[in-house]
Amino acid sequence: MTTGSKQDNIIDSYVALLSEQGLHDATIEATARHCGLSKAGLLHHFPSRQALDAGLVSRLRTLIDDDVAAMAQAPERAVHYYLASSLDEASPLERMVVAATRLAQSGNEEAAQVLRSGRDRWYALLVEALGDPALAKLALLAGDGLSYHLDITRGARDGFMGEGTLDELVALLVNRQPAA
Amino acid sequence: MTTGSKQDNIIDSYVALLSEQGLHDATIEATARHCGLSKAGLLHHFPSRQALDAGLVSRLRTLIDDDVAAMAQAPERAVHYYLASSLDEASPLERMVVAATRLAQSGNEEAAQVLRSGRDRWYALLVEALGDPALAKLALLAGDGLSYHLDITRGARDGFMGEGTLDELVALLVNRQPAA
DNA sequence: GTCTATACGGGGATAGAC
DNA sequence: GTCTATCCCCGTATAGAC
Repeated sequence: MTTGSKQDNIIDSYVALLSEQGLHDATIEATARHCGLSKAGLLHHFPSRQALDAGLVSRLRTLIDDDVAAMAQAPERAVHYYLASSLDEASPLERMVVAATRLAQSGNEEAAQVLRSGRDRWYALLVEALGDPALAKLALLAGDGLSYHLDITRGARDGFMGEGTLDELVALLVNRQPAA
Repeated sequence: MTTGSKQDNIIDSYVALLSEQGLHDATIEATARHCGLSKAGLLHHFPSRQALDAGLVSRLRTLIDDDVAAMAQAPERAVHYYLASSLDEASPLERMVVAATRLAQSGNEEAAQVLRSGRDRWYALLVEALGDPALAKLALLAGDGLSYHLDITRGARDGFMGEGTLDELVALLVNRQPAA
């Protein structure tokens, strides 16, 4: 858990750069400028890039915990909730997941481990909601596919995902639900 | 289209590093070493990093064209083909797609454009095979989700995807198929 | 707590020998 | 066509003033 608000701002900026421009451009200086600091100013709060990454992973853990708790409170809408979250590029969790995925892809094992652990918990909730492991897997994978899709369409409105698509997908998944 | 075999080897090495270790570690020097060259030796064939990226995108185009053609030849197995391809980490196309996704995520618009174009063509084939746009979307997204899943589990055998999972997913998708 | 200035290392790219 | 040597830029990190 982060202690202060300044640290939080820095992580927010880091997540923004990481998710929007990738690891290469998410430098310490760029992150510092993004939240109105100098390089050294940022390094006072996070004394190294490793520390910054660790701070991000720590926040990721918190956001996932909160999201799993929220999703568990409305089991009947779990599928809709999961897919809608994956589609919401503006949500702090979704941005964070994208950012953490970038770190994981570059060899950060903690980030990868936390992402896997989150996936396991979301999956468990989907199994409960749908009553079928295979169908739950399909729902989970579709959600991850949505994230990927947003990733490669960034900015380029290309009409692949229309307005009603989310509901269509939910309907396909939920209508196959066996009696609970 | 690439002309020689040396260029191909270099692209292969670049794809390998990019997909396995991310953009950060896929440096020109690392790529050169990976295929037994020095930095300058590589730069003789691809005079800049931009040129290397462009070469990769060009190969991506070729691989997608070939794959779309192959998939179109067995429409009745299109779903199985697409999901199995997404799951095959060793396939040249899958490795290339992962590599190109890394470039796209870091702002390479050509890579993103080619990936989107491929997605559109695979989607069209899935619509044909399944007879339903929404179901085809679900199949496509599930395939992309599989890629993502492999991405964050790299090396860490974690049992989420078992042996029979692929067939389960195919069955779920194909059994919902309306009369063609 | 934040700044300027600086040291250090590494990646991209060029020059020139072989 | 491939190498060694070199240059420059930039990202990380530290020192020290305010």
